[in-house]
Amino acid sequence: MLSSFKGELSRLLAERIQALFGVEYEPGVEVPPRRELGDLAFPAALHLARTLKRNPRGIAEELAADFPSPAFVRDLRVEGAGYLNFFLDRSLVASQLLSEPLIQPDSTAGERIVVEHTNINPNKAAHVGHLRNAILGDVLSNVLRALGYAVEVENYIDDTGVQLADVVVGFTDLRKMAQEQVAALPEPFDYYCWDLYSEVGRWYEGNPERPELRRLALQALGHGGGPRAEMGRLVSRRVVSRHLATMRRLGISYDLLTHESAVLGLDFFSEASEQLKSTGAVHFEAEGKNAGCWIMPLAASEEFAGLEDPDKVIVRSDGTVTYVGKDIAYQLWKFGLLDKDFQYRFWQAEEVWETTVDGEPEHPIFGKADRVINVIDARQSYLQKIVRAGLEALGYLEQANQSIHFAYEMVTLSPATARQFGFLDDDTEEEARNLEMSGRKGIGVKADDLIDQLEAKSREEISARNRDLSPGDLDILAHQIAVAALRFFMIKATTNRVIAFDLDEALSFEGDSGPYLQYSAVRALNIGRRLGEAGLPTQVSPEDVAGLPPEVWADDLWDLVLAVALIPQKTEAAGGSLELSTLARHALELAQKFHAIYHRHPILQEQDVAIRSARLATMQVFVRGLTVLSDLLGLPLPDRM
RNA sequence: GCACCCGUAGCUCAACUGGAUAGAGCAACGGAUUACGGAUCCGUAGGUCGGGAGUUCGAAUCUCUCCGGGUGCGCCA
Repeated sequence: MLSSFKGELSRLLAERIQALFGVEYEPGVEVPPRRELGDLAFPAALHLARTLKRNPRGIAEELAADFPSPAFVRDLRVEGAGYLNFFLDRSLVASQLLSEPLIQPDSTAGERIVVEHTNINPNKAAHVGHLRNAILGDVLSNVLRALGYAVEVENYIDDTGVQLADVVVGFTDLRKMAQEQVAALPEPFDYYCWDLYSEVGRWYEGNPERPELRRLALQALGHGGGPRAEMGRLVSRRVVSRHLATMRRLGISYDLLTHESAVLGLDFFSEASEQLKSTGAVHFEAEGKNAGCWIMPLAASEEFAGLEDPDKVIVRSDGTVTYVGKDIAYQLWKFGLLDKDFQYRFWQAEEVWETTVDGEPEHPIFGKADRVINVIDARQSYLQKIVRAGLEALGYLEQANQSIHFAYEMVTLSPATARQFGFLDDDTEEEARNLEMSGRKGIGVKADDLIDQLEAKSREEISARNRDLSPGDLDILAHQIAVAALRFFMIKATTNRVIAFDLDEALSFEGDSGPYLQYSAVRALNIGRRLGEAGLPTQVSPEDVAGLPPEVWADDLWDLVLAVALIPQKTEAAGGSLELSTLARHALELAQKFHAIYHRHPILQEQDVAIRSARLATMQVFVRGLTVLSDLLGLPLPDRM
């Protein structure tokens, strides 16, 4: 594959730089914007210009002169401001792409990584904001696994928090329903809770005694006893079950559900607390506004410079632990730094392990990670920093360093979509700003509603094109297309940009969309089928490809081959930078190139065998590349559409 | 007040982390021989990269400073 070519050239270049200039330099590689310029570009001379105080072009020319080019290099030129550009043997590269696996896991990568994502409060239906989290987390896990890491996916369930408490109040105090009645409510249960949750919010307003009910419920959830706690368990159970079903529709699953009730029930914090107190990371505050609390000072860390209040409360004056305190304890567990462990039980119906206080003796090993990646939206950056600072204060510098907050910006609703759903008045158009979603206010587009709409839309499109499809096949295809549309929509956005969710945009199946990618794959399959029907070979062997004369590789064919060759590099970069959108864009680029070639270079009626072989080989390379990327992105590839 | 994110074509966004002529998709306009499926392709038009200054061979990208928008900074989670 290309990375071996690339590695070879980098090595040769580094040696040459060392020999000529006596400088240690690790060359980076780029792909020139146009193929006439070359296939691989080394900007080494540009970078060396400063240290050597010399004209970059002059340096490049010196490097190029008598360069010991290996056999797979056809030509070497100095271009632009001082790029060292290599032209490769096209047949050789294409042949290798067909004979070797595209991404080979790094054998040194066997590191354990915990990826936490989804983390939806178990008190209401999932909305599109949650989908961004889950899809990013899922793609990240795929990428890391492909790179050779041992990945454990965790989904944290806050089953002792205020959000759940409010819905418990809604059932027991507002609706005055018994447990059996709640258990008997028909699906979709999470939709019912969605409405109830915002109703409770309104019910509290102006009635000082009602929020007191929340305190009662919260207390019950924390201690795990009494009818309110029972109700909490029931609601949480049913809602989580729905969330898992929603995510399953998108191909997303988990290795472990971690329950906050287990963190509390097993008293993880007391263990963490010992560590925090004995190392002096937290101390007791005798006076001032935090009198009676255990606090963690943040002033020492320059990350928190300029903070109004440089102290963070970890234990409240009533002895209860704050959210941050729990999170630090949980983070310690993930790294295996806590002497305690969870108990585990396998949830048969959902086929997933979960944490409990009293579990099964036999279970897989969880936690004990070398690296922890928390997929949490950017609004929680401050808290994630504090958790990290906590590990630092405890002296776990390595683990603090490996505590990674995968931050992404939130999803809001576009004015048009907000209006469509009745969250904005039609006449307030001068205030046409994006609307933040809010579970509390019931503002948001539910995940299942969106998937349903996507499926309906694709079903309509498919049935108009394929009259002969059975209802069963129609369902499968409609689902595959809907999943691709949704997942691609979420991944193509760069993480640090707010997505203003617009329904019409999400339902668009043209241009840069998941279905566009799928369509390119379907076309490639069709060519193979038609070749078979015409009695022509449907495949070219890597050996035959290696022997093709150079002139059969038109620039646009070669351009696509080269783009496929870059997939390993792109995947590594995405895993390292946590910018997954680059993979979506690269997949799109492949599909665009393929579609263009499809029109310009017909295969079926091409008489020249060598040219037909090159085109066919390009198609095979494309299918390989697109399949790899689709697997990473979780986009199903249908066989027709 | 302090911190983080965003500002690029009419709209939604890219630009390989300082590189080559700033690119895509929508929308608009014009085209693609009864051609491997038109969810496609080709073309036209569309830009003071928010403003200004600085750093250097070279800036959409780095620094400073304004302007505009978003978010965060609890003994909530």
